[in-house]
Amino acid sequence: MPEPEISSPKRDHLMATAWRLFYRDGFRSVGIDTILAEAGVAKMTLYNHFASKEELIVALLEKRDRELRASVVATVEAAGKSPSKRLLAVFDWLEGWFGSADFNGCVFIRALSEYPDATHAIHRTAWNHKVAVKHMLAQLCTAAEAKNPEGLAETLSLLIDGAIVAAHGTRETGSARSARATAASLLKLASA
Amino acid sequence: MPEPEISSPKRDHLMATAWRLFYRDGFRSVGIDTILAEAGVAKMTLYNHFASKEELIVALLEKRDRELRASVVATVEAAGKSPSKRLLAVFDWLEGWFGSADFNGCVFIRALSEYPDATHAIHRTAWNHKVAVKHMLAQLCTAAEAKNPEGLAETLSLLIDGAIVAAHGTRETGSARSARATAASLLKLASA
DNA sequence: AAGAATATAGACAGATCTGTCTATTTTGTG
DNA sequence: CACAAAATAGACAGATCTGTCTATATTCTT
Repeated sequence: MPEPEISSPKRDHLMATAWRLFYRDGFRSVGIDTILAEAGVAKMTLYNHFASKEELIVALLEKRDRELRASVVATVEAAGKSPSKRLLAVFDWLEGWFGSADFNGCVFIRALSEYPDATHAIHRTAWNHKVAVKHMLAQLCTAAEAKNPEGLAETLSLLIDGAIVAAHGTRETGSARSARATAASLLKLASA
Repeated sequence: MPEPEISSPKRDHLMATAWRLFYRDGFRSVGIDTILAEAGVAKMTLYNHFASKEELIVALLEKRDRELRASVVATVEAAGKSPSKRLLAVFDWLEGWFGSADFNGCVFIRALSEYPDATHAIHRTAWNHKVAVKHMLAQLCTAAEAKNPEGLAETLSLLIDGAIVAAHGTRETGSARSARATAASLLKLASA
């Protein structure tokens, strides 16, 4: 399903511009015309690549999902072999993200919020990402030999999403450190 | 500041209708005209009570903030005298909320998401609620004689917001129980 | 019952929205 | 060079958006 769609320069540029505006201002707030003007692309070019605004958004979420998880994986790999360090590296990644200049919350949480209906394609796509992240955490928890890896992964997911919401509200990175400290305690508890 | 505004039947009815539609479909998704039609109220009545759609939304968030916190307080009071039971009662309240028929995520997280700009009045109002809840948690943590009540309250806030996001994604109440179990562990740890 | 405050319907402005269509031009390929 | 594919500008439809205005009707208070 995450078949990387056929790529073209125009399509990529369009997606990059759309991403930037949507992430800054919100999906419903940004109109197609604004994206086209900003990207310097004709309307029919967009509608030749995407059937609708909704499909464009879904494509953007799927792309962001792939890139975000790849970025986390890279940080985990760079953290060395210690399973607990690898697990906690996820929270360091979070802290770096929160501190980045254009951080503006989690686009998936925001998509869940803007399209609150559970049956909506955008809502479902956004939630798929959260499930995928939780799966990744479960693997790290298993590697760290936690007693109940699935349960710990669930809890870590809660901490992460809570930290993201807090960072969006405060524009500070502190929530990542709080979450990390709690994660460390829980990991210790689950290994004992 | 949360001076309960002058109440009138029309105003209350308008707010009730607006709340229902906004909460179901989203702030940007629901137009003024839709609310007016549903409420059976004239447009000028709305604009006599509220300067703009934005002011209406802010008023709704402030009202919801008062009511939500009062509801949590009532649950805490009903939980008896044991400080730890009182603290954990917050998570029982959450579980009940997640299981309610019209649960559709947290309107404050959704407001943060729909108005991602930190300087926006709606964004700020929504975040104020999260700060107030955290303050409430800190009091409960202090009463429970936790070592670092502010720190524990921060962590519990993360768990709660994470659990809300998860409940919005899954439509299940399980995240409340996960959060509660983790909270119980952390409280024990912080009392030892 | 008289007067003041409130609510009404509905037109209106002016902007914006997504998506379609056409006719032309540019681009890339054999 | 010639042909096909892709992108262009821009008009267009039809709906929707917030907010204003007016002129009439209802409700509340005294």
